Amino acid sequence: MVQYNETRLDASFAALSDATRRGVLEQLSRADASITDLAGKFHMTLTGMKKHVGVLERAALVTTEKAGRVRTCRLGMRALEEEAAWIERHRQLWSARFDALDKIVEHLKSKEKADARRKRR
Amino acid sequence: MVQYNETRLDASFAALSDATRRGVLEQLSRADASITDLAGKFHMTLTGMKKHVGVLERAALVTTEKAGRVRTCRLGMRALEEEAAWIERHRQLWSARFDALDKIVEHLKSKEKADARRKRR
DNA sequence: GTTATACTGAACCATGTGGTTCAGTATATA
DNA sequence: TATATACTGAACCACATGGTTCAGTATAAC
Repeated sequence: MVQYNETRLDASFAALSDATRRGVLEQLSRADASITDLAGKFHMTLTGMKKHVGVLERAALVTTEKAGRVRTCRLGMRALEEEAAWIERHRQLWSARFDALDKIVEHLKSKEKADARRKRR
Repeated sequence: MVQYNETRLDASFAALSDATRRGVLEQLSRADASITDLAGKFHMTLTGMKKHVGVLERAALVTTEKAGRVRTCRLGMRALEEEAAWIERHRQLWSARFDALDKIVEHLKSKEKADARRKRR
């Protein structure tokens, strides 16, 4: 049985629910960046960007390290795996359900046809 | 180029960031349910559950229909597809990045060995 | 027609979010 | 040593969230 860390899922889906943060992840997938870099790219104050990075960090999607006065942000290892697993599992439940529905519809249709045939006789 | 509906992603990741709501989706993947059913199963007032269902509905993860006095909730069609696509794409960017890193490390390692060999001579 | 059921909406509460400004501290650079 | 850079933290703002209670309305059951 698959077991999820519910609080981590909470944190990471919440982190992904903001377009700026998704942009930051995209950016970091190209290259590491400082807070200043990111703040510039997303037209935001340093403080504002620091908060976003904090959210991503708490969700373990990003790690940071400070060297001298600059804090470098990079993607977290193993990121998005649990999230992808959750979504994939539920996509499967989803489609199983819709397949079942299809079968019922199919069944009703064929019964309908049979009834029509019976009536014609 | 893949194009995402950013505001829908916002809404659906936010909807997924709550364990109760993820539970509701799981429940609905087994069978349709009324607000009362769900409220009972998650030990919550009707009003509270109504709000959660509202969030899921606004994210188009769930649809509802009222017949008489009971509102039946069911999974939305096409749900989670865009979300899965976003996550998968970024998992790929992620691993591409880590692969690149691996190559660099590999390169450094082989250079180290070469240096060591040169020194020994 | 009365009563029970199922939902709905408004209002409230504490806490979190996305952003800001302002006033720092720490580290480079000239 | 003086100055510029890079970040940090506190405090504030308006608004959203996750929950409640209370007072309704609409529909079903007796």
